[in-house]
Amino acid sequence: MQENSKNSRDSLRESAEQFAGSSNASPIIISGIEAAIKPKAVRLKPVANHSSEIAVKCDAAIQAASLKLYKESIEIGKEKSNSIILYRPIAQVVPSSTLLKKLEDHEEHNRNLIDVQFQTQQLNQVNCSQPTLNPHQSLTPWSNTNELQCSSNSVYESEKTKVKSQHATNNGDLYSSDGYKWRKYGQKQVKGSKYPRAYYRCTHPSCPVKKMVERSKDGEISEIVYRGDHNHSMSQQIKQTSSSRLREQESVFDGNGRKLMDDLLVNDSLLEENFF
DNA sequence: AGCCTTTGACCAGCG
DNA sequence: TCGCTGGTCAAAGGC
Repeated sequence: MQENSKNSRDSLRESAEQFAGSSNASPIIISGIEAAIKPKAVRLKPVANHSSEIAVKCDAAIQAASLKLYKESIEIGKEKSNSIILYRPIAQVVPSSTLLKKLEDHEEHNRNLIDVQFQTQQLNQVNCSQPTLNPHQSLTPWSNTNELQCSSNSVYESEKTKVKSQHATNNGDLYSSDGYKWRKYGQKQVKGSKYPRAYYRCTHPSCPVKKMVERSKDGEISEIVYRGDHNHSMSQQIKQTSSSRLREQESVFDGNGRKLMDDLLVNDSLLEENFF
């Protein structure tokens, strides 16, 4: 079990290093806060509203910055940082506002370089950071992160998932936002974490999925980590509950579970597309 | 009776 | 080898 987790981490790390190593992007250092993003999220497309040349230039800068940040995520734990980086190299989500600010700062710096290469008039017409503000474009990992956090507090990875939500309202108990039923099997105060971490496993027989939830004193979830994939549907799980609890669970499920699950499914596809 | 949470103990990995 | 740490187990008690 723990070995599986370790293997997952190792494989992710290998993939990340391979990806980073294959990149020809020159390192770009963003002053101040450093953040980390999964590499696949930096697959960027040219922006329709901009000239293709400008768009490519901007995307290349974003991609290079993303790669730089992701490489640094690999080094997490080896170096000290005063940023809000999550101290795990699996999936790291940084508040979109921070990232947007970073991007703007970076673009400000980059704009000076572009000035040398492009006509000043062109630069006055193009704001490189603008694409990240368009909610309909999945141009950057930051925009995706923003979407994910807005739509749901749960984000899946195939092997292991990490969610960082600063103001989650759904709890991690019996029927959480994902609609599955969980049983708590442990709790521990983890070093480096403000709040105790609770360990849950899916109550469905033979379902290997577990999740870890860190919750603040006021009950708000500060972090959720999913591990594994459900080998059953939610409906199957509902059917398996006892009749006495079924009524209670169905009421919860009918109330918010469906909506939240729909959001989750959207997030699943988003992550598969952008992170892996 | 069945299922849940709580919580201290235990185990394995790692430096 | 040893201590630290994260993850899990399992007994006890509650609903």
